[in-house]
Amino acid sequence: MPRSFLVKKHFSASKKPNYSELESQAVLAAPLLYETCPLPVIPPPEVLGPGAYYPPLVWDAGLLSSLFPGAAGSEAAAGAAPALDLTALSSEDDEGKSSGPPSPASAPAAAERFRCAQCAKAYSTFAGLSKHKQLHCDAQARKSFSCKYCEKEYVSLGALKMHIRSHTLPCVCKMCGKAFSRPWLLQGHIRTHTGEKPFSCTHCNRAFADRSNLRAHLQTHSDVKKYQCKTCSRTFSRMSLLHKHEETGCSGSR
DNA sequence: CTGGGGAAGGGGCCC
DNA sequence: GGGGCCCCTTCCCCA
Repeated sequence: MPRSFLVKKHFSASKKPNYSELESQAVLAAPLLYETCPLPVIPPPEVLGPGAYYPPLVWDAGLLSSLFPGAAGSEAAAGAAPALDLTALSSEDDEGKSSGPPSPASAPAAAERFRCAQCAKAYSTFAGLSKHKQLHCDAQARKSFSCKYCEKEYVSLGALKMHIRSHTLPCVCKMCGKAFSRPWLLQGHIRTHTGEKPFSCTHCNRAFADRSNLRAHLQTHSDVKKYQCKTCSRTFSRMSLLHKHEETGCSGSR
């Protein structure tokens, strides 16, 4: 993935990278500018994929604990559940938690007692709902948290939120309008405006705005280059240079 | 063409 | 769980 995939705008025409076409135009749907870098934005439901707002409906620990604080562990919930006495569960909120374990003790409107929270389809028996979920909705839900902007899927909502930021780019430079996914990326960018270079080389006193760039620079002082071609044994200070060397066709001699 | 600097993105770790 | 930070990596540009 081109790194520029996450960057919305290039205001410097002279240095506009020749990036490949974006895979998705969805980025354009992101808000253009924020006055400041706000706190992490939790995207609206239309931004997050269905999985984000409808996490797996299997009887996992998270769902269980949210519904039944006393019950721990998805194993118990999955079916065996010896510790989970379903008959003891309250039925007061059966409508809202219809995907939860059944409450056999209660007897509300029979035909719609068991409703799938994914597709809202109702079943008169828990077995019917279970079968439905197993065949249809659980299969989708297990995909976990998917991004609506791209194909990516994540196992946790936190990871997805982090990823979504690379689409929404909430951190915007006030000076040039360039947008970034994370505050520290913006910080680094701002240094390009201010000229601040807090990282200096102990060998030559040359200063850098980015620590990684200093690290790369330090390689130039090193007699032993870190990256070596397996074919010709030629060494390079950077992996990218080695890659370039290999891609252009190592002659095998040096 | 090569090497180096600049800029930026993502994952992972720690608090 | 979220934010900050570090590290690694990649890409572009220029001398």
